[in-house]
Amino acid sequence: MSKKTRPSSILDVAEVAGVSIQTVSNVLNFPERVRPRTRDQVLQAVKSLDYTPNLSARRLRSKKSSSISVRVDANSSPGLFRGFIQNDFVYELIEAAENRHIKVIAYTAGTEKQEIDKLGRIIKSRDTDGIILTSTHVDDPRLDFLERNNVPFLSFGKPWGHENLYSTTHPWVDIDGAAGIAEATAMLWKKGYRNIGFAGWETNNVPGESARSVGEDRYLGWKETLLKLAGKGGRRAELSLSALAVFGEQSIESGRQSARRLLDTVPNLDAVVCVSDTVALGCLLEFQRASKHNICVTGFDNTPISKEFGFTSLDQNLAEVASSALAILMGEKGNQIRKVDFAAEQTAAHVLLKPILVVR
Amino acid sequence: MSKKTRPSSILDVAEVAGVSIQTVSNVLNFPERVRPRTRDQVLQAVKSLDYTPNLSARRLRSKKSSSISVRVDANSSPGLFRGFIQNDFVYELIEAAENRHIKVIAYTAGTEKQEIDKLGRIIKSRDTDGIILTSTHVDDPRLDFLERNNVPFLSFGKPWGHENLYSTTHPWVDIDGAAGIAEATAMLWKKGYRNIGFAGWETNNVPGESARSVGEDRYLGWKETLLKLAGKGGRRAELSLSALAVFGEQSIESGRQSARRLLDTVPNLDAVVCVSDTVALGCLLEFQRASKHNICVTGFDNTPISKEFGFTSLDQNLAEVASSALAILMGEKGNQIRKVDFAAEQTAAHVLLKPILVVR
DNA sequence: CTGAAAGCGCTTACAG
DNA sequence: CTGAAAGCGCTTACAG
Repeated sequence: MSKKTRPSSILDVAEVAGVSIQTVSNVLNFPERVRPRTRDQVLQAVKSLDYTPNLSARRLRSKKSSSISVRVDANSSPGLFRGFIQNDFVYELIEAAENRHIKVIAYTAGTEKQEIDKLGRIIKSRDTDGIILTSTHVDDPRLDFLERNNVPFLSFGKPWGHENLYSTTHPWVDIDGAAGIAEATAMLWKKGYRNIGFAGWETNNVPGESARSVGEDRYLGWKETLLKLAGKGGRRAELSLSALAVFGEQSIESGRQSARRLLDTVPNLDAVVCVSDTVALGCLLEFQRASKHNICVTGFDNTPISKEFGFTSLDQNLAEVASSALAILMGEKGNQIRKVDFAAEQTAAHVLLKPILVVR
Repeated sequence: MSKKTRPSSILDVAEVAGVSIQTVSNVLNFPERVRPRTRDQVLQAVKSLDYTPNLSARRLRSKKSSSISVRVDANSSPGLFRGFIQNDFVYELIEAAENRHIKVIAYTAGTEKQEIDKLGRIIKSRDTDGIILTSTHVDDPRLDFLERNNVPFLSFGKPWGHENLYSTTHPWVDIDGAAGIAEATAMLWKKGYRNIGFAGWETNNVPGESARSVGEDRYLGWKETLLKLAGKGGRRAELSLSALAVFGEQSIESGRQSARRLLDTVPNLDAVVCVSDTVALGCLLEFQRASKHNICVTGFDNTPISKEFGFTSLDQNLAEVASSALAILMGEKGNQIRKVDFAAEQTAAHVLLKPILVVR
């Protein structure tokens, strides 16, 4: 009777299988160490008792939490459809983690300082083997903090502001926004559009330098592509391009304003590449209002909004981002999270994935 | 040197404070048991060593995981803005949990059967003290499963199909959709609107019975309110009302269709109460296209979409849903998750919260 | 290939 | 109010 209420332990399995608990442990963790016949006996006992190891005990003894931590933000954070993308990323991260028998612990933090405090506590309580950072930026103090604490981590987002993205000493995975926007732009060009505007986000763009933010990266994707397609480059081409690009915020209303400015200044506007689905929706609605139904609009993120309104967008392919992140943190075939050895794995630890152009 | 790499343990704290490890443990878990002077010594040692207890050890010994589990779905799941709401709920749940020193573990599951399998493993691995279920429905097998496994759980969502919501033997928290929609409808009436339509979701509504789904619940909120305001009820009033309600799916396009049907059949239509922001957006866009700018539209969920497009909506108040859920699972002031004792807490374990009408 | 012993870092139950 | 002992359920390190 009392036996029924207690979940079975490794001792019960050992007894039923007629082996020691150590052999049971080996069957579960290093099956190749155990003779097939013994292994089968143990596995049968595991099955008949419906045994699942107590994870706290395993963690305590092995000093591995088999968990990764990721921050979740409120929807009110900047970016109209941020909730979507974050939700998808968290979903894909859990899927990828579960495939590798890793748990995902979600935490919140209002400010960067709060996040660092919280990360410190999570690390010291031995409750995580690795951290996934998102929304990293130039001189992000979290990178330094985690580096100092010698904890494995990875950022979803390339290290903005670095000369050589591939020289950083922390691993990252990102979507190549410039390449995605370039592909969208080239697709429009190929379809015959010739006056392709860009509706982006206001950034602290320093002309000639490498991108320092997501918004700038995407803008450069459009600009470089048009320079290449429309002319030989040079000062004149740059000048005429600058009239085709407008910048604002991440909101539908700002997208509407950008659309109006483009309508005002570009006589034969026939397409607009947008930095996001939000901005794209603003443009689309404004063009509809102005009865300019022939102007083609593309977005970014492939949110349900782009599906519903039927405009082309770029899918971040977050499933692949998530599985790449874990492949870096755990090794291609590894089963535990460890610091990346940059001497040996420099290239593999920095992954730039191409977004998928979804034409509609 | 080797000391620097190892995080401090309860032994280190005991040594610095000049007490036993047991007293350190008491200071952290039952401070009132310890003499203030001793307590201060210990707390100072904790601070100077920057000590945080090893959670795996604590969990193993105390047989409490201090964690709750919640399922996260992909955005592609039905419901255009579902990702938003889920993301917000998860965010608020983490916030509420962290306030009570509880961790949130997120898991995924494709089907209900998979979810039950996964829950079984989570429970047996002693990795959760409680489960938060969402999207429960009539005869949900997960409820039975968790009941049988004797694990504390709570559903966000009332037990659809039960005669008496408050008689179920499992705790739940929900938003009172009917009351919210009723408030929106009454607000419109008070403002002078008299031909208030309803755009809802197709449901298996059985006339006269209590609501069996979210969509039906919301529909009834509109219907009851108009019956009360517009007349004495009775067969004639019901009939005239039925022409004012149209049903479809959870998509913008379906919302557009609903709007067209209402325009066709209701001559003086001046407002439409919608079952969701998604449907409301469809209606709004369709009315704009038809230049019926004077028809007032309301939504549900207060997503960023309703903010951006400036229509009235009902906020689910997920922060309160989350903190109520934990108050039920842990007791108003408790610090651990336990099964609710229904003999003692019947009322408190079933909480119906009113959504907040956000007028725009 | 298998097992007896040790121990991960805490909290519990109890004695004083 | 405080401490010495036991033990949570595993994995590790090692002996045979």
